[in-house]
Amino acid sequence: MPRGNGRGPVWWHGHFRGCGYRITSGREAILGVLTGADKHLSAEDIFLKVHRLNPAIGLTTVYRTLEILVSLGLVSKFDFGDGRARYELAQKSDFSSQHHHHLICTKCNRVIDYTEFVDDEKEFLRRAEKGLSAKYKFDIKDHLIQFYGLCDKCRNKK
Amino acid sequence: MPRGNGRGPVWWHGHFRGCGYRITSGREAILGVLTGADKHLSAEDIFLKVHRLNPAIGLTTVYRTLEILVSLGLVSKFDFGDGRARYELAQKSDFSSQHHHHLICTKCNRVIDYTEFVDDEKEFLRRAEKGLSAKYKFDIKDHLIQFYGLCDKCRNKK
DNA sequence: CTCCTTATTGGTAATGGTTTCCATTATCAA
DNA sequence: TTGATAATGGAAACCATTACCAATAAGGAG
Ligand SMILES: [Mn+2]
Ligand SMILES: [Mn+2]
Ligand SMILES: [Zn+2]
Ligand SMILES: [Zn+2]
Repeated sequence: MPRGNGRGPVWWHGHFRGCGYRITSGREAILGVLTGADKHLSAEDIFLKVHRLNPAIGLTTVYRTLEILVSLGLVSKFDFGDGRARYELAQKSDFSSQHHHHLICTKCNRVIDYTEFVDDEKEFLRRAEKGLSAKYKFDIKDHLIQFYGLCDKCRNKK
Repeated sequence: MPRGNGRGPVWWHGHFRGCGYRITSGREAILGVLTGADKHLSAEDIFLKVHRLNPAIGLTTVYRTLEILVSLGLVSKFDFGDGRARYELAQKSDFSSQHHHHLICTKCNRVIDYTEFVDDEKEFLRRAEKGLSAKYKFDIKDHLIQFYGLCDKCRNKK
């Protein structure tokens, strides 16, 4: 399976064309930024990074591309409560990342990824999804789990 | 313990005064609407309902009061992804409601409360919170669990 | 009850992230 | 190479939420 890890052909081109989307330099750049990013970028973050590589790309295109990427399941969109959406490459498109959730500091807005307890979580989710699907005839596609509290820095301040 | 279930003295007055907040007719009305509401009201929903009882109360006051109520833990604020915040009386202030989470239909935005699997959840959360607190020195205060998918009506439409 | 401090108020303007609009450009199948 | 049309960027619009401010009202002191 093609990875597109910087060199090599690009893993998402097929995925994109298969849905009737065209490959453009803007989309290349935006996906490149997301691939190279380590953490939770806002649309503006992405725009600024992309702008350094190609100043011709506009903020509108960033929003539009992100919308497509999210709809394809290649990118995940989060709300951490600071008024702007955050994006990160989804597990599906990032073979180096694992399924994870977030710890959110309600004081400084720091976000910590964690991958622990995936087994506990899997078991819990399996049971919950099965039961809820049956009881509410609800077809569960995805889930969101977040913990809120104080990070180590903030808990030690008055 | 005073309930304030329509008649009787009002359960939240002490809670309010204790924090230096004054009791006003606007705040009474807003809490009344929240108490009487069955589901997930937006600020504007609340404003419209309050406006019917007392047209003098402004939208700004609704927002300000909700902010206080959320900070006191009497009201919970949610983001269901439709661009506006939703509010509901918290378990803490609503003795008839149980701890629950939400199923969100990504097609029609319907939101379903569920209280099932609280035991499974409690066990999962207990373990996760304990482990995460230890590993990340993160003091967990709250959690958010939501499931996304298609409700029974939407799953049966092409 | 009356006074006085000051928290609270409502209306309006401002904010800011996200969308919409539309004329122009670029992609890519034929 | 060419043509249909998807994609683009910049500006304007959108819209939930906040900031601002002069006017009001809650409630403790006397
Ligand atoms: Mn993450
Ligand atoms: Mn609910
Ligand atoms: Zn913090
Ligand atoms: Zn639905």
